[in-house]
Amino acid sequence: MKPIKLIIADDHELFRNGLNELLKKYDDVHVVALVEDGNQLFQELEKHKDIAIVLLDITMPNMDGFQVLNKLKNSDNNIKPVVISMHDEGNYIASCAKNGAYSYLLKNTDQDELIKTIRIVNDGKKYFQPQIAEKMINYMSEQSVSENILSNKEKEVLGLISKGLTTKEIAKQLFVSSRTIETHRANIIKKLEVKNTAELIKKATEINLI
Amino acid sequence: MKPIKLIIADDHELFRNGLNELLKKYDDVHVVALVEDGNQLFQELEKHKDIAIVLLDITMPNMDGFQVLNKLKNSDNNIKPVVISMHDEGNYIASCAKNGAYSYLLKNTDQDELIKTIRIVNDGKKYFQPQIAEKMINYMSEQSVSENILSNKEKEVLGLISKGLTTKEIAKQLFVSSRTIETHRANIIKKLEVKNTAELIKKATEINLI
DNA sequence: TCAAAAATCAGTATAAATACGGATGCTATT
DNA sequence: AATAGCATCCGTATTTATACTGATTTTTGA
Repeated sequence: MKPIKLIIADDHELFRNGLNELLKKYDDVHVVALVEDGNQLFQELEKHKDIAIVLLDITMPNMDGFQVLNKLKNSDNNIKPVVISMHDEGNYIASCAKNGAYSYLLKNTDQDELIKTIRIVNDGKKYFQPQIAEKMINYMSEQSVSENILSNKEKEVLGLISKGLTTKEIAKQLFVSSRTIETHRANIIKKLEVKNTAELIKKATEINLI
Repeated sequence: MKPIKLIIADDHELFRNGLNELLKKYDDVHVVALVEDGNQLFQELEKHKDIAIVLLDITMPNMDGFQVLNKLKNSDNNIKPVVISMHDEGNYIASCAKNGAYSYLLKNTDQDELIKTIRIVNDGKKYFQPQIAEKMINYMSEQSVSENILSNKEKEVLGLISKGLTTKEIAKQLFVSSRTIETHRANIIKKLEVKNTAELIKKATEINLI
């Protein structure tokens, strides 16, 4: 039986090397390369055409995990990305799933789950742990709505509000009447279901609108 | 020569075990125990009285790294804590240094730096990499001002403002006059050097005040 | 214990935000 | 062609927030 060839992509050297050491215990897994960002990953993927799995961190310099997922999705290959992240937030998980991740593991996962996931994914099946899937579903049903709800102009106004500009100043800067900005502000507040500007800014930062 | 006895405290099992594997290469280092939070750490420290170094993560459940540093500082021992964190923010670094950390490493440090640090710290010397020390200094001169500048009452009011409550509502809730809350709000705005409530909430979230 | 900081309250005035109401031209989708 | 959403604008009125100056009591820390 051929070993499962995989590459580890993580900008934390200690984690990367540590994971490598851990995986040496398993005969059916062969770590082909260790890289610290997406660019290096694709260089390695050029060299090795038989990679089955990429263990992928999200937060990396240069080309991060999201970009890697996107590029993998839009190219012809059968590499199965497994995200290993420390963020258990719904938006991270959902974004990864949407962009083709075969699994999403937290860095506090135990070794058994890791090797189990690698083996399942290697068979071409996606595998998300129940608690991860739940976070994703919760996110889908709540947050994603408000992310796409604002028009471009409204997002622009929101950004200026958060910089401390008043309605009048924003109107001047955007060459429109104050009334227009007031309407925008009112619409934004209504859409995000908040009471006033203070709560608006808080909610907007929470859902990464600004 | 006796090996350097150390304990690894990190809630991420993969990282913890990986680090353990890495350190097995070095004959002068002996990993006595792996723990996932501060409580377990102190249980182990009870059992082993000759621990020289603790490799300590900041973000852990139950008892986190900061609490561990504090407890170690206030007890009689010569355990030298080395923080290994993924946050390269000045406030984290400064807090650790202030609470007795002998070093502060990032998780993307290479193995050579890690073992070098362990050996230096084992000799009783503190060691902070130049870029870490620089971050800390920058923080000292800038951020710490705004972090510690708010009084408890002001922080409480700030929290309520961010929930969308008006001055009047806050006053009612805290059983004081609206004037008081207005003064608080004005003082908070002045202290954080922002123009209005919108910018205030943004800055407050940026520096993790709310 | 003495000084500094924090928490409390006040007057007056202006600026800004919010809540109602309503309107028009434009664009994209059905 | 019609509907819906978006961006733009307006009036009136009320509520909130901000600016300025000033004060007292309590708490805290050196």
